[in-house]
Amino acid sequence: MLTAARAGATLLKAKLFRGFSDPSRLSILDALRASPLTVTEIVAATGLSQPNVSNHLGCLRDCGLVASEQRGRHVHYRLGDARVAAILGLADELLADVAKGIYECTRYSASAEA
Amino acid sequence: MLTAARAGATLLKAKLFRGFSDPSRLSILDALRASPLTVTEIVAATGLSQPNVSNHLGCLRDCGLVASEQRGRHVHYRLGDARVAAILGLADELLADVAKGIYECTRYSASAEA
DNA sequence: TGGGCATATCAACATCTGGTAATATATGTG
DNA sequence: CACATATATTACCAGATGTTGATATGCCCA
Repeated sequence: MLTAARAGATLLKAKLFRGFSDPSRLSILDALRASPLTVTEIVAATGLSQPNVSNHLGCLRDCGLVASEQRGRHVHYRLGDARVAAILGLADELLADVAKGIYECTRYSASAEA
Repeated sequence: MLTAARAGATLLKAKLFRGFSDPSRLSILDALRASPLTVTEIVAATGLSQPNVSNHLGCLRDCGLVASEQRGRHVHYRLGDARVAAILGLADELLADVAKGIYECTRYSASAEA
């Protein structure tokens, strides 16, 4: 059955997961798992460019996945919800078992280095 | 810090989440949450085309997110790991709180219908 | 063994997404 | 008030992704 409500929920969920499905955003989220960081610190931790980080942070903030707090001229970012960390943790666990399969899954390659 | 190992793990995790980040795959996974289904049943449940479903199933199977079992000329699919369902459940919960933000997040639009 | 359905595969196309670069804004500081 | 630093924004480009359609393979039933 494919009700309109269900379809909408599915689209939203897909959109939510897309927040996690990019290496850059995932790096940011993983960095924030340890402790809140400023943008500059995130840039240093991830090696991404500053505009790139800012762009992704904006997206993550709009989606409620991270929260920001301006302190002086720095902006501190932290995970916006405990369940974000929980999902990341579950993914780590799951990955421990299915990593090999995913690694070898080249059907839709994901810029996986060799 | 961006060690090679960490980078690899991040890539893998991104790849894992990408498995969930597509409405078609998510529809399939959600359909399988209720009970195992054959390809034909999945096609009927999701409204997707058969080749499309088959393609995504192949990807999901390779990644270990679903498991398949051939029974006669039908192939029965089911979720490959309890944590897959757990992640989907957590996402539902999280979505209940941040849905509005995600819905309005058009920064990287995600074919979200109005 | 032949017919028919269930499933998988392949190639091509339209679309979207993420990165970079240049630039703008704002907040303290001297 | 001018300057330097921190963060955000915009536009554009390259690459990857998902869908479609036609087609191939394989398993059951008569």
